[in-house]
Amino acid sequence: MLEELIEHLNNIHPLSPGLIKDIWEFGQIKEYKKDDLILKEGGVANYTSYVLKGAVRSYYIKDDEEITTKFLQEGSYITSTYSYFSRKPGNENIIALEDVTLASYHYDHMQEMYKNHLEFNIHGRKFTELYLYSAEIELYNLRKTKAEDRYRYFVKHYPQLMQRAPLKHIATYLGMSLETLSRIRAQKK
Amino acid sequence: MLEELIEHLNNIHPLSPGLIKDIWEFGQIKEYKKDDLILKEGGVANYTSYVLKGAVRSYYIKDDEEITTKFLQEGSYITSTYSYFSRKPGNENIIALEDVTLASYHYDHMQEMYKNHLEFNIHGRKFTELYLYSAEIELYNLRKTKAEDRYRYFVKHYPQLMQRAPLKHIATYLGMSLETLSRIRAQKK
DNA sequence: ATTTCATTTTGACAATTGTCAAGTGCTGTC
DNA sequence: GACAGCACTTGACAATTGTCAAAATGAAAT
Repeated sequence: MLEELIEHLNNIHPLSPGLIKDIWEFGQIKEYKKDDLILKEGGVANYTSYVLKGAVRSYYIKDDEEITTKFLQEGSYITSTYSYFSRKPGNENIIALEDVTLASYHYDHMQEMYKNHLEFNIHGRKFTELYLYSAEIELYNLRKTKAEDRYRYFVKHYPQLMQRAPLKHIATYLGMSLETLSRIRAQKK
Repeated sequence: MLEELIEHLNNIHPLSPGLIKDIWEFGQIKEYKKDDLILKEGGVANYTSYVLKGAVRSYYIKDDEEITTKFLQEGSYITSTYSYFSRKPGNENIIALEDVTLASYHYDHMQEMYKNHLEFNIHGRKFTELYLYSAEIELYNLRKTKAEDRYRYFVKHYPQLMQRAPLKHIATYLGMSLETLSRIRAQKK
């Protein structure tokens, strides 16, 4: 099951045998059904997970409405970034968009691996760098003031998600109302 | 000059003598006057810099208008995140908001330090983690649809910047027009 | 002090988007 | 098949924000 994750990490930087052993040892395979809650707001997030199969969505609640902050698919790492790294309670929820299989690692085990295998910090650094500049690209796009521009970008870059996620979640992700999104779609045909 | 940076890194994780030596060796102190361009769009960003004194602003050009993406002050690391990490040309410019003193490190020297001092990857990882979750907080705020909410957050968390940066740049940073920002300010009194 | 230039404010109006409400269409269940 | 429930669309109107133009304020230079 974990071969894929190991392969992925190995592409970033070669893994030593001891580190591979720990990755096997500490990894927990978890399965969730569509709409299962993977992470609930209010506490400190203790796990990061690599998505082996399926897709997830993270969101927070504002005025009784779910505001979607992220969609993540196979090959991504998921957690409540703020809570996990800052070790403070967060307000993000993560839910399964479809049936999902994860490889999960506890924060303490991650720290142990960072400590016992210094090289693992190279992996940690590199994929954090990748997520950092991806977040900046997201910021870049959210700053586009026109709803239609944000929608175009989304369709172009995440066409699969138009199929996998319901419109209402895409709308809050793009910072617009469901109706606006529906109208933009209508006029594009 | 670099004592402050070394102190800062040392607080993240203790530095070995060899690493301290490299930080001294590779660091270039650069000074810029207000409005000097520190990084120009179009090429690959080769430097990350630690801000020793002053404040900077990064922006890109869209339809002949400068859209501000970041304000950074003393104690921050600056670069065109996307370009620097992806090694591709970026469209971000960085300009001095006031007279600025930087400690700059070339990408190649950074890689050398990451390679020769594995522990340095701990620093790299940790401050990238910090910038990552800060970016997520920014995303969280930009998704607030009301201009006034975004303004309130800005005033509350970066009150100094209200003094240091002209309104027009704060407006594009917050994804609204200069006039809207001016009116929100007016009605708050 | 006066000029010049950039910054900020204000006004009038138009464009964009949100809100509320009703309607259509689809899917799954009994 | 009939029904319930959800996703999506559409319409009418209101609220928010943008745009353009002009005025007011402030700061730097001669």
